[in-house]
Amino acid sequence: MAYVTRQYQAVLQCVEGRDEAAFTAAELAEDLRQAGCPVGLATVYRQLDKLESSGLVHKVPTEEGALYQRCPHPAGGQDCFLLRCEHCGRIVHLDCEQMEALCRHLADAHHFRIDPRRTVLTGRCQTCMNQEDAYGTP
Amino acid sequence: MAYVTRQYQAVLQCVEGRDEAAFTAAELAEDLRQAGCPVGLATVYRQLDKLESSGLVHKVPTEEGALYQRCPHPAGGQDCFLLRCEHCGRIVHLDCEQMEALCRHLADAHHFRIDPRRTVLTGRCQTCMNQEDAYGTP
DNA sequence: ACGAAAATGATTCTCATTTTCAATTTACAG
DNA sequence: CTGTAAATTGAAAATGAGAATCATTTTCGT
Repeated sequence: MAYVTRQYQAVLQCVEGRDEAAFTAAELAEDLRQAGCPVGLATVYRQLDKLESSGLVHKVPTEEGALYQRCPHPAGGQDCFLLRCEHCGRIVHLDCEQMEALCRHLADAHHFRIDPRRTVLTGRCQTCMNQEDAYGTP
Repeated sequence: MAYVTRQYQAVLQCVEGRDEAAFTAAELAEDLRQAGCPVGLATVYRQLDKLESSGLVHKVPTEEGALYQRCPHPAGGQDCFLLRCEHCGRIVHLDCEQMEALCRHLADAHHFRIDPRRTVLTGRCQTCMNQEDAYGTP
């Protein structure tokens, strides 16, 4: 049975109080410390794992470690896809009928069921594309 | 200027001699050792990076470290998407007009250009879906 | 051959994440 | 209120993939 601990409440509140931006476990731990509710890093990782399981946050693995981000959908538990700009690191939610149609097609024609929780569409956002046009593609 | 080294040739040959299955850098190093062409692990990483840059192999980051896989397209350098079964680990190439249509849609309507080289669609293959039906979803 | 540039590889380092485990906290029954 | 069993915590240690170092070796145009 799950216990409701001070640390659980602190992490939940801190995540919900955030704007829609990605953060690392270490950053969240630092925020909690500054808010006067210090939570051990190991526990932060554990709580974030739980919040991910319940669909309240997304976990986005990157080369430099995992990023977490509050799921903007009301109740959580939604299956939504993420777009991640590999240049500026921004992560946005994708609500797109055509994406869902593709999933149905992959299931029907390719016998493959995509798991939105594990899939991150990575590329470039418009801002970064424009920057590259200006500076010459790096 | 790039030099053609014994190690480069060994890695290239070993990768090309493989069937279409994913492998780790350490596995490739072990294969090379057993084949009598030992190559240092650091060099295996470096060579695989080069082969990825040239489009000859795909690099698939996973929780337990990166997997590499020969790109089945003739000349390499193709932009293709990968489907990865998170249950059995199998990685297959996706050739799908609808996927390409989605990319165009994301570029046009969502101002986001997907990079196939960085995107792995993760989910379940049919074999594993059937297994789960039989055993009860784990 | 000669020498500059490139590559190698054993080793060391980094650093995010996990594990360990004793101490603490929670939930609940009596 | 206790007692207590199970869940949780966190500091410290372990892990492990991959990157960095750097002295040595190899490549290749001249």
